[in-house]
Amino acid sequence: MSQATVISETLVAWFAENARDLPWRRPGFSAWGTLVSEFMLQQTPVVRVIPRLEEWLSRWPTPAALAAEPAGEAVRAWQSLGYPRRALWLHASAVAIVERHGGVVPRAVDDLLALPGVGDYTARAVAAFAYGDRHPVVDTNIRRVIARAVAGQAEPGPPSARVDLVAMEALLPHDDVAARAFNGAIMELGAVVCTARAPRCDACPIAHACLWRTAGYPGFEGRRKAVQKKYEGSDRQVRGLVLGALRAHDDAVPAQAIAALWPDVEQLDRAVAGLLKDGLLVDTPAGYTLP
DNA sequence: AACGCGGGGAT
DNA sequence: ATCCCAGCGTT
Repeated sequence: MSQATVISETLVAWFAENARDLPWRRPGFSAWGTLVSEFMLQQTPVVRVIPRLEEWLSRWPTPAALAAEPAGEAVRAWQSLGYPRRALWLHASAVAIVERHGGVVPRAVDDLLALPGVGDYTARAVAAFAYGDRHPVVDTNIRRVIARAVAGQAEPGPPSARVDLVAMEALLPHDDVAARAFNGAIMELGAVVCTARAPRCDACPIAHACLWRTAGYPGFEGRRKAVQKKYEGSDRQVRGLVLGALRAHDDAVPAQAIAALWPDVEQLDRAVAGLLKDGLLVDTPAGYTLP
């Protein structure tokens, strides 16, 4: 058997026994639910997403239900999941789904990619997980597992849709059902076992096939990612402060109240201007409101 | 290719 | 204090 076959067959069998019980894996979970969950999971950890997802789907069980409300309600319901532009994009996607797809989440990757906030990962995740179609899905977990098990390196190289999709395609079983399971299985391995910080290689079902292990777990050679800027005192924090004030009030917040949120006037102005440009904030005579 | 964009939990 | 998280759009 090829290494690819060993990996796919072993992980699918492992996943059948070890998959976490997550909302989007419940039988009968809707394609809309999958789309919402994938939006929320873009850079936000699973444990923080679950409660917001349940609330969201109970309030807006269909794209049409969300599309019928102002975008600001989506931003409000997003609470502190982070990157609130995603709430705006999800609302805009709901509108587009109603207008262009009769209220049904599209199945074709190209149609999904045309939705705002849907990129290479989310489009294929929805097509694969919601509709069971055979597509290579590549997220940060999968990139890491492939880097280690297949490339024998501690960390993946810089993201490249072209390179990453080809690498995943080479592992993906040809059968639709097996391919869907494998997408979930390898992602789960990266999330639970082959983690970024302290991989649990002793508990890894494919340790015997892992080239990183064979190579003696060499350290990372490539270019390090740029160090992330500090959040405290950042423009991001100020944006979050302003948006939090808007979320806490049903009606308009006067500019004066916004001004009291942050001492650095220049930085606050920059934050407000950015929020206005992003459409997360609207300037009205009574003050600022959500869209 | 690199950057901006949130916020919280783990180490 | 730093890293990481089921990424995306813009430059």
